[in-house]
Amino acid sequence: MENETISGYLERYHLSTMFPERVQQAMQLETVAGGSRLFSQGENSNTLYLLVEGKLKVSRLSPEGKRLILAFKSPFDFVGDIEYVRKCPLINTVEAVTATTVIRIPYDVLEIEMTGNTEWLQFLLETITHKFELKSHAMNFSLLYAVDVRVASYLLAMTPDDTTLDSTSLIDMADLIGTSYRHLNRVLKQFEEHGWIVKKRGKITVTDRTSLLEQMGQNIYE
Amino acid sequence: MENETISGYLERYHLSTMFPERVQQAMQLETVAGGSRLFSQGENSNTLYLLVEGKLKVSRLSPEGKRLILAFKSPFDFVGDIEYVRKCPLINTVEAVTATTVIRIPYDVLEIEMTGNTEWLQFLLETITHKFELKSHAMNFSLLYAVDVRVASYLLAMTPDDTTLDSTSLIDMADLIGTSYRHLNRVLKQFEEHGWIVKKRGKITVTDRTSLLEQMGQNIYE
DNA sequence: ATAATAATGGGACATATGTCCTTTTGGGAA
DNA sequence: TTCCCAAAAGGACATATGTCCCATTATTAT
Repeated sequence: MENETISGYLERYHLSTMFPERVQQAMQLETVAGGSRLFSQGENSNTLYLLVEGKLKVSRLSPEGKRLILAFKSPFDFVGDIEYVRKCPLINTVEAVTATTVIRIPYDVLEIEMTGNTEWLQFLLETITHKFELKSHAMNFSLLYAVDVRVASYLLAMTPDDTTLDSTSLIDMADLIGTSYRHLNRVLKQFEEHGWIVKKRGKITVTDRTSLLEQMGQNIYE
Repeated sequence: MENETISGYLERYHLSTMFPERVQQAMQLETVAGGSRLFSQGENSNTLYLLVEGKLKVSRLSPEGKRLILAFKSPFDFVGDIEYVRKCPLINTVEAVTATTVIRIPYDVLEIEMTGNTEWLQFLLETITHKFELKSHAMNFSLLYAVDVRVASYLLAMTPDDTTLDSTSLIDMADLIGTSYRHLNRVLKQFEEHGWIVKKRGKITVTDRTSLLEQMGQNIYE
């Protein structure tokens, strides 16, 4: 995965043809370590980010200081697109969970080179529409189902191949699901008593996907 | 308000220049009575709706049969835009709350005439981005604040000029806020005991906006 | 006016969830 | 090994919210 080039990534995601040479020239590859922050809510944004390696955590602090985790992002997701369209300050805080590589695309180049590009506008439209649907789904899910269902959904979504949850801290997990750490623990303990998972010092292993799935139904966190 | 023409409405919302003659020809004005349904979730969609008079209620039934009210729409809002972009079946059910007039714009005309129109794409992009932000805000608000805050917010949002809430049924209100009818009643009763509102047979009058606002802070329902 | 009926309001109770704080555990320092 | 500390788990209690069902009030038909 190391030392790939911008054009390599663009190629991989079938984006090379959409961005003209001059735009590609302006792109910058940036790699950051896990834990480092890309930007914070309230700052002004001048860059669109395309995540190409690693994992990002999007969060937001409420006026009262309570943290909500809004999403985890995986490669090929865009960040800063809403702000690009609305020309507004950054809404959320984004930090790298693992070592992460992004392609930075300055707004001003996009503005100059891409504003009249229907293919690009169409692409952006689809991207943002998709985000909207994800958000809708997440919201419906939160309003509709209690914490246990959401926890199960999260576990299933986060362990697509592997059965052991990678190092998401339980606190982050609680903040994503929208509950307290205490309550998350309670629910996880129940799951363990049912024999659906094994928990050991914060690492969770899903041992009975089928039961989890049957009990819980759908799934949100992409 | 009666007997306005399509071009009259387009004029009013500064949309006449964006839509070429041929597209405007294909538009249809439709007026429906309060309570009637425009379409239901799961159906196929072939029309974009521009709401120009009245009020629409957007709702969704969960697989378990629980109803969520997702939004109330007021003039100049679009409905069916997400489905247009994603070319997918209708996600939600939309019905008129009051007598309502919409402009129907068939997808196929848009497809043929507008796909390459950057102004239109830009416009759609902004519309949907705005929807995304509204949804985000609503979701954060739901996750962050308890029912009483949401109720206060709703009351404030729904009585911008008038102090008496128009005839939203309390059941709809509960479904929009995402709580049970019973609990909504409880909260409203508290508000009444505080002297912030007066409730009489389902009609609510806000008597102390300031206190409501102070107690509750922000606001979502547009 | 009176009775029947539907809409509204509320009591009682169970459960889900949050907050605060204590206990337990595992791992490293001495 | 033993002790100490931070991370993790859990106990106790308060509150928020949901469910079920009954009481109350308005509305309509007779």
